[in-house]
Amino acid sequence: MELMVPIDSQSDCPLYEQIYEYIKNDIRKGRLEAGSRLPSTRVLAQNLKVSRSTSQMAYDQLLSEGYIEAFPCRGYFVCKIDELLEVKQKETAVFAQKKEEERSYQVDFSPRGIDLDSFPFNTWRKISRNTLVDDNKEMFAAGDTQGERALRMAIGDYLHSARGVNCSPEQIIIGAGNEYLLLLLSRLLGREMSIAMENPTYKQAYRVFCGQGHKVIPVKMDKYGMELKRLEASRADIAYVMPSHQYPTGIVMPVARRQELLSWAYRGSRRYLIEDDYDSEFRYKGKPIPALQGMDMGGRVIYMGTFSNSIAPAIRVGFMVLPEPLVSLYREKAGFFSSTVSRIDQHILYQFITQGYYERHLNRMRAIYKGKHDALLSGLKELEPFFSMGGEYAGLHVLLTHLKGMTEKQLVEKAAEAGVKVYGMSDYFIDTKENKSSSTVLLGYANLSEKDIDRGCRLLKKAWLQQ
Amino acid sequence: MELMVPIDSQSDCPLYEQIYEYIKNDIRKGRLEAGSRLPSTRVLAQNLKVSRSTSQMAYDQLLSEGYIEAFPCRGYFVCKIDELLEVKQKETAVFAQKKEEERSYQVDFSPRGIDLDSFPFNTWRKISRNTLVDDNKEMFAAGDTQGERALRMAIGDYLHSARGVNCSPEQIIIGAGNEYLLLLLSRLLGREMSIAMENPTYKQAYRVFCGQGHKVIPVKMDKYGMELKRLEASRADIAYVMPSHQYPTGIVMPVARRQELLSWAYRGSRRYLIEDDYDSEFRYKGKPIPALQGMDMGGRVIYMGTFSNSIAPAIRVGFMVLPEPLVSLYREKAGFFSSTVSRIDQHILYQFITQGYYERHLNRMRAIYKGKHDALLSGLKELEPFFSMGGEYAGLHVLLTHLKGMTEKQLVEKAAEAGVKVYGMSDYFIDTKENKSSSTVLLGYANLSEKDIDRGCRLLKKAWLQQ
DNA sequence: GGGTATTTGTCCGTATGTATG
DNA sequence: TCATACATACGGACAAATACC
Repeated sequence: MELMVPIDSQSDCPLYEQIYEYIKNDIRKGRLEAGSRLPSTRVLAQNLKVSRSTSQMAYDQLLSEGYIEAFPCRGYFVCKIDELLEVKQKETAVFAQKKEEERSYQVDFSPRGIDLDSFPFNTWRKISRNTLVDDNKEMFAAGDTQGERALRMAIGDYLHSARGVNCSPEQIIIGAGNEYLLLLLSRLLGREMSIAMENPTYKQAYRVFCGQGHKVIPVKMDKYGMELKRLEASRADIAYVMPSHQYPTGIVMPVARRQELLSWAYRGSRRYLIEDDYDSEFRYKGKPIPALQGMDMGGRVIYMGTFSNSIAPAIRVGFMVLPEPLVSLYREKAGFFSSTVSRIDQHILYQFITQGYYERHLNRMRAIYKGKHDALLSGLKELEPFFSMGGEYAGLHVLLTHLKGMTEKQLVEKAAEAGVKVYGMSDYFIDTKENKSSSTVLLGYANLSEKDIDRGCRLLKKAWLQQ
Repeated sequence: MELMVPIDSQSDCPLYEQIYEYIKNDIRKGRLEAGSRLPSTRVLAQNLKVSRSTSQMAYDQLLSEGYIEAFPCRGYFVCKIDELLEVKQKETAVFAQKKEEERSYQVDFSPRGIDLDSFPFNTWRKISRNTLVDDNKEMFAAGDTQGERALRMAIGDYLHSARGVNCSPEQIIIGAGNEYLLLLLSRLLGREMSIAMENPTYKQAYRVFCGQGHKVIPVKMDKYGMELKRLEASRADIAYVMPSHQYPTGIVMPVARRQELLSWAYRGSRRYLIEDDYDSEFRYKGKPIPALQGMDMGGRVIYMGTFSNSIAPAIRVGFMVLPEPLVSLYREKAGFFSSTVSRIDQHILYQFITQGYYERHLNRMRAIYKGKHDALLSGLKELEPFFSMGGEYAGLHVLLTHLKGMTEKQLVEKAAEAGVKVYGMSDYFIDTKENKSSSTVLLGYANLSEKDIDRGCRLLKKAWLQQ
């Protein structure tokens, strides 16, 4: 315990008394916990640049008043004071109250959850240990601002083979999560741009753009994704799209529409497409479509990806692939930003990928999610006459739309009464006009066991069908 | 190896040929490394949703043309192709060239370096292992956006006792480095503010502010730090200051000036002080002064700190303490941002602090840096008649100003000729008028052994005194 | 796991400035 | 004017407990 006592040597008050008063207050206000050790007289004296006997006198005073105890050869320790206990209890009461507010659900179909039970802990631990074991001092020094080159190469290789992305490691920028990367990107694109977004869309990205002062224009989608006429009409320079699996609608943009998007981008010199390749790792039906980035021959696509869904949310690593013209702009405008991901973590991830664990993990998760996905679909079969289903070919959630006029709010409320949490689509609209008419809810299944999925479906049937 | 082949079933080109062409190109361009295994015909067929015989035909073609080899029961493997070696060599040549550009120095007095040899690897490794060992699935789920509460409490306790900062954990925001936190902060303060900065100053912060569209106004310092008349005249709303140890000048702002700064802040309703408590951990002379934040009774100081210097740059953890009024603004405007620091890393750091290792480490580093500091000062003693020294009471570097008219450029150049790298002060000025007249250089010593410091000093003496 | 270096409270001698008689 | 007492501040010596390798 180091102590920062503000000492005024000009003051009339003796030094030892200033120290004594400060520590006494800290103890009384609970800032110094009972039982914690104070710095030794020597250390305190050295820190505060006073004589040892000064600190000694301060301690003697505290000792005689019972604030602290002395143990020879061990140190001075703070005593328990009754009055402070009351304050502490008040604080914990506030905390308990906060937790109480949350409703308890039997089954939570959160679309954000991911299956953590299947996380390869042992592998991660092993790699982590090995990374630190060769006392690799390099690991603790400042690294590449763009991210470790080796990791960028590994990501580039993966993106190429799995997603058809074409890029060199120099185009890849690694950062702590997609939100941060969007912040960075928004600095590159210029101030106060017009950005077209699908509606509904990924709200976090919307918030980032708004907060950076950009003008966000919601663009309606048809069943193939963002409508081009509306995009053209929006007069936006930048379009943020999720072609592989639109969030939250689950729409997969077909090749034809992608080509149209690209030619839209080519028609303006300042136009860019931001491709958020959300949830592309998991699809259950239909042919895989390579990333938009791989189809782009004009350097207009910014590709964004993350390991949050495919590995774990706590692994805060995302990446973006900049087209060539933006790379030099990045160097100039944001190249000085230190990497936001710990070098050690980058190394662990690098090993995880290059040793083949990532792919194995993905394959395993695909099988697991497929199982849950099928369980959910069969569980919801009986709802068919009343609901239409959407987005069931990919990702980690499906959409249910009530066909007989029940509103989203009613659906969520009825489900909640039955102990099931489902999520309204309206949260994802960025245009307030739309969200009132919604009668669609999202059901995520990643974080649930097949058993829970079944149970949830049964409860939902009761809640929504019996009237 | 997963392969993403863009397949067009409408095309005249047979499917197997599309696959064959794609893989062939990948091999020729080196995107598929020699020796790497291709997915089996079954897996490929499943991935691409084509028949197995289609993938089989594609592979047969590649096989017959010598691009791949088949090993029964093991798989298909990419052959070595000579032409691609050339491309690879070119790439590595570019890399080598880059490194060549750097002049090789015998001694590098970098002001950014820190001593990594003394990093407690064993402890870090142990904590890291323990964090992962109890298969704590929680650790891999998404955590608190502000940072883990436990860590925030630990940081709050430390800041209070060591720096005199008064705050609750709710005021602390943890993020991946100070630059990121400044980005976040700049969103809270409003668009296009006027920010006063000391001149010279920490260039990274300057760049962040400029990039966010703020107007940065350089304010001159006297020997006590930022001059208040000039600050007042600047009409800025926000002042970014480093009172504990101004970078790079090393000026320690006395209490009187701090009070003046605070009352400046109180005189305007929108005024804020950003206190970057840079290098506050290390000081060698004079009484410690508590952080500005601890003196602030009006909620106008934003305190910023980092573990980059005190632990290791690769540990990308920084924090800021917001005054109460900004906390609610943060919740509203930036609360949705996920934490940029991995939860696991936060837990490791939490253990490191609460188990007392952080303090022990700091004490140890203080002693080590004191030794290096003294070695440098005694090594530079003979330069005294020609140079004045600055900033030698704190931090990890000192300033040398030539008194007989040698310019900074000459000093750097002469030193470089002798194999010693020193750093010109002009890099830190944000006002271009100032930096021409500089005859001051920075000498950092954190990353050097005492032996190297001695050697560097001897070389500098030769370089600068003999003429 | 065992031995050494460091840290610790305690005790003690000293120096300085001020008030008192 | 001088002697004394007291409060404050400084630093060394010692044995035991602890930390570190």
